[in-house]
Amino acid sequence: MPELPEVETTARLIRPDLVGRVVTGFEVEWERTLGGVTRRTLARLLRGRVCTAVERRAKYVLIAFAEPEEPEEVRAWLVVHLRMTGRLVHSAPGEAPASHRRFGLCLGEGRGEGLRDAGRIDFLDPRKFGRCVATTDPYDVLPELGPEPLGEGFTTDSLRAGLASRRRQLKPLLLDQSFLAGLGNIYVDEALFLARLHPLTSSDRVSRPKAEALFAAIRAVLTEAIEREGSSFDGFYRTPTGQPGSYQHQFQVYGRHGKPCRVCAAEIRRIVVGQRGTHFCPRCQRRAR
DNA sequence: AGCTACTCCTGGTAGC
DNA sequence: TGCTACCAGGAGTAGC
Repeated sequence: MPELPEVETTARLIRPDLVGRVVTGFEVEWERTLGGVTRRTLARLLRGRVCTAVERRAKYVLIAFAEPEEPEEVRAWLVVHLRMTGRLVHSAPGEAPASHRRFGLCLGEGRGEGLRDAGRIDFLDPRKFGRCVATTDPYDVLPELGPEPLGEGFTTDSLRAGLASRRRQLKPLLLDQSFLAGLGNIYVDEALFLARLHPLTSSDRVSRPKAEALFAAIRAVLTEAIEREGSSFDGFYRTPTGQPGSYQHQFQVYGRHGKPCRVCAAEIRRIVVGQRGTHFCPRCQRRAR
């Protein structure tokens, strides 16, 4: 599932196909992908404008658009959330859309008479949970988001304070995007294993050394996963170039229930916490009493 | 405040 | 082979 590393990889790899290109049109196969924005509004916000940046915030891809004459002033954004099965891919001019295309952004390069077809950015999404929302202000669209786990605003101390100020199970807390933005089911399980913390541990019972271990584990897991361009294991996530990521080969617990722990050989267990499959090693990750 | 359930969706798979 | 039933899962929302 696209989490921070997959979204970061997506943003990085589509950036060269978008920045400097002008929006020439749209193709919409699934209206709800637009998140309530009408085609008319979509056209008013994006058509004729040039993409100036492709960024990531939490699990969102933020695509900035400006007037060609004043590219320094961002006038509109396309806020993309891949949810479970969404992908952004670049298609060459005239290329037929891949299956499950829900939305296509038609692009051009150059100005006036010199405008040439630059293909499309296609949003593919078999399960239709993803959204591409056009807006003048991303803060109208984005929910309350916690700090970026790889940013400067996230520190050992801030994590420790955040854990101590709540009494929530670690698994749902770390999945809560308003607490920390970017982790999903896979990387939470992996980070908790690395920090040797049981997913049901109450956040206010995490010791100082354990909080430090968790901080380091979150950063290590995400950094390594970005380097490996994310995790591909179920046929859904691929990078914009169609390549699978390779972090799935590093999984210690996710999807490994019934198999031996790579550290202690105990059998990895799977439980359900807050409707989420949760994987852990019962020996390495003891629940704090 | 924090929990649980429900909703949105469809490809894949288990069971018959 | 072909059918049905069920499941995964990010996140918004509702109810307790």
